[in-house]
Amino acid sequence: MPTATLPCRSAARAPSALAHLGAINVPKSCDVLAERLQQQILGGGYPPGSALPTERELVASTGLGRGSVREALRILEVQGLVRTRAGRYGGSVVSKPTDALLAGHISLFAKGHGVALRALVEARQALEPMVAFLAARNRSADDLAILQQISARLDAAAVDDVPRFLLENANWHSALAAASHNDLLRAFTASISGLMLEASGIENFASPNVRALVTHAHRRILQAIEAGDADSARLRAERDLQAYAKHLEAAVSAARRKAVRR
Amino acid sequence: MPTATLPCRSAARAPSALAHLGAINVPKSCDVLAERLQQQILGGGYPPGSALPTERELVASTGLGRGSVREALRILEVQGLVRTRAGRYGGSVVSKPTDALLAGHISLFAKGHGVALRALVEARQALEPMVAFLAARNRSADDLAILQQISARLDAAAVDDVPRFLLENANWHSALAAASHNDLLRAFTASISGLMLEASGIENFASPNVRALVTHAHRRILQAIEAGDADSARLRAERDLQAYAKHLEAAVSAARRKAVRR
DNA sequence: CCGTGCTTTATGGTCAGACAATTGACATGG
DNA sequence: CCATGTCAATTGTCTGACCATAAAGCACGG
Repeated sequence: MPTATLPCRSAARAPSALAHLGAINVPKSCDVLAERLQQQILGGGYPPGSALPTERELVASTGLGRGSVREALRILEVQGLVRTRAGRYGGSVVSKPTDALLAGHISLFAKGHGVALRALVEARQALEPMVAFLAARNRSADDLAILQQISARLDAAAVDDVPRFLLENANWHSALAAASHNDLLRAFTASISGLMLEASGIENFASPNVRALVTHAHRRILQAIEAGDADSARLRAERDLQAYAKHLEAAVSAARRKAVRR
Repeated sequence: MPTATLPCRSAARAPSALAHLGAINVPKSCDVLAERLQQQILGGGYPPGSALPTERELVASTGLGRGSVREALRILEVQGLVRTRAGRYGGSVVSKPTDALLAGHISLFAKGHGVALRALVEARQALEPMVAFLAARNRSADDLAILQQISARLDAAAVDDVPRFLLENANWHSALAAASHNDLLRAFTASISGLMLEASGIENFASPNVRALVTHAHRRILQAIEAGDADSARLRAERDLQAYAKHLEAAVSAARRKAVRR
């Protein structure tokens, strides 16, 4: 049977018009199910808080095995679209991805790519001026109160409690971003704050000088935000971050000289 | 039996020193395995490109069932840490999260939270000036060539091919971010470009005026980057985006008036 | 000598069934 | 009224089996 097909095949292999089919992709069943559920969720078919069908209902309605259904639900869980609970009246409930979840994915990306501390600072330099600007314009009274509380704790810890200082510093940046009332900027900023908090534990970059610089800078920005002076808040964030970046670069190069001398 | 325990129990229920145990969390087996594998990967135990043990090896070494092992691997896959292939000599290979994957998670976050177009523009306003600054400083010859190519295609499409224009516009922003040589800013920018591309398909915001504005702005920024003038690139990006934001706000309020009149 | 197609085989992909663990509602009893 | 036990539905987990896939190796024929 296959003897006569040889010339036909070699002809078909020529780079003819039909050659550009691209790499054909065979999706897994759980991926298909996950994508369809995702579309239904995003399309409003399952608003946040509503319950998805149970696993066995999905098994019945899709014809797939329970393992595949579970893997699909697990995908949605990692994407932050559902939360699953065991027990009677349990099941999968639609939810919105949290800041922490997105921060986790951003953190994995950064760690996987070996993003340098310098790149984090650059990202903060990009985000924070706009965040400060928006915070001054959009802050609520609650936002301001929280920011003032954190600022007070930051000042108190700046004297001698370095770990506490670093933690409150991260909180300060996150609270500022929350006051901007821009969900995307808030999530980005929170991720970067978390990454820098982790990094500062290793790099040990928090001399008394830097701590004084930071508390002073934050106080100045907070004042502008209290006054509702958006342009001033933006400018101050810009300048303070530039100063901070310079300090950091100096500290890094100093550490490098020290390492070379060894 | 339980009769005598009543006073004892009520005493134990008082808010005493042992009351603060917090909500106890029973992790699922696949979550535990996923986390441990994640730590090994990030810790360097499995460098990118290396192969994880096969599913059945993991079953043998962990004592878990194959379903749990598969769910753990699926988690890692959604996180972008492994890629899995079927067939002999297949299995799970460690990889780095791609820009597209992170963009997908950011997109889910944005859609889930109903992030407004205005918020996207604000995020771009935050990122792009710094991106342009860094691109002018760090661009390679290849980066510049790609940017010039896209710019040419953008100009060509600006006349009458609106979909092509929008696509090349998104490409332009992504290429600019790539030239900055900051992985985080690149991924953020690519996500936002993708989201705005999607949004512009719906909002239909690309009048001939705006297209001319955009091409002109991009040309000016590109010139600064060619010259290696970082400060100028930053300033131009800042001003152009402000103009763009104003145009957009005008268009949005016009559309709102139109909707009210109906 | 090549190359072409078949076989081999280790691997992921999928399903079915069973049981354990969990958890909220409900009934029961003091 | 409150504590307690019971129940039922649901997720969590394991086992075992079989299918689909894909790369290596081999046999055959040019």
